Amino acid sequence: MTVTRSSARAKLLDAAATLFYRDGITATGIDRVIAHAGVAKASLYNNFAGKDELVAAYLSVRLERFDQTLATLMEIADPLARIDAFFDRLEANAASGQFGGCPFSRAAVEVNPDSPAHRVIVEFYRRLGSFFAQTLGVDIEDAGVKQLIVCYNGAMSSASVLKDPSLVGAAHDLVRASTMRR
Amino acid sequence: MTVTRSSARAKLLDAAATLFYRDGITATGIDRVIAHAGVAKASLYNNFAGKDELVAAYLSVRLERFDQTLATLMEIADPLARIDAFFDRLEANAASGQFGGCPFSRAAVEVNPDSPAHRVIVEFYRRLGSFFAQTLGVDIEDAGVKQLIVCYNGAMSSASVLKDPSLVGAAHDLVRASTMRR
DNA sequence: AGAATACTAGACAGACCGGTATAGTGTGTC
DNA sequence: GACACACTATACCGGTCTGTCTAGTATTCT
Repeated sequence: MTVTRSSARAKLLDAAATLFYRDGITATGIDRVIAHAGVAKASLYNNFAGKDELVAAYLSVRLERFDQTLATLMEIADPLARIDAFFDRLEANAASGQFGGCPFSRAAVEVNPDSPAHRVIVEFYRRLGSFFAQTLGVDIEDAGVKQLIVCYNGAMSSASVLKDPSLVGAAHDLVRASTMRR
Repeated sequence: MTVTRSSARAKLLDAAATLFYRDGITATGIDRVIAHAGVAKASLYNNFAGKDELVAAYLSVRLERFDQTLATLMEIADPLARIDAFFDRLEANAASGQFGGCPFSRAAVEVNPDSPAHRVIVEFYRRLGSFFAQTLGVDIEDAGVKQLIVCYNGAMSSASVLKDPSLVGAAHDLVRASTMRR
């Protein structure tokens, strides 16, 4: 059965998601991950080549979930309503207890630029930009897309560093002022 | 003589500024700092209580320089022109080779919340908000101030993570659209 | 039943971490 | 000339890091 087969892997990914996001990647040691997962050390190295691969896998799971969110949002036909819904979700996330900013930009300052995790981060931003471009009906290099990316990153980093969810609302206001103008 | 007196301290702060900003704080060990500074290990612990204090001192130097920049900008009487000049400087910095985003927000994800360095980070954001509030002629809790902070953080983090200085320009566009509107 | 396989438990290695201690050197001041 | 002092150089400590290895257990497929 595949259920039991990779239960250790699933437990590790759960623990990694919690600890890497909450405490940071470098600050979270292997031993703490396996302790939180309730799993033996060998199970980690049987399922992943090393810590780098675990980090990459953790971000890949996040990316997959993000993709599903985008797919849901794509069902909203009106472009402005879709972008509004995107930032509404951000506001809801920021208000939740465990909010700590964008997991990808947080990871970006911790991982090596040539690690497998870094490629997941790049891929995240590619898809984010692509979503905005598709919604605005413009090229991915368009200034409007860049403005939306700035608003996203600004919202996430501001709200997490200053521990003030209302900054996501400020970013949303900015988006309305900007997208209205085009 | 005071010149020779604190030459080791100055060399350490120079090395810390370069390495902490370029490679990250946790990734940069004490040994690498003293090697880059060309200084003995004991000199570090004679001048600073420990790594935490060195990190705080590094950020304090940055904060001091930032204060001088703000003081210069305050000479510009027109509020909108002053904010324009602020983002013009950001664009110039982002275009320079060693750009790696906001040193304070980068440090924020690496340092302990109750470390001396963290207080410097908080102080930076307090002064940034105060500068914006003063320029707009509003309270520091005003929505306009929050929007400007979002633009600043968005510009810095986007440009550094995506290695694309043009995102600072996008943030500047956003600012123009926003401050015009008020 | 028996082979394959994922798992647990934990000792261990080697590197590196922040920080301390020791011993000695150069320089300026009184 | 003697003292104070900031400095250099280096050995060392305890702890923690990632990763390896050994040995034994449970489960599942055939």
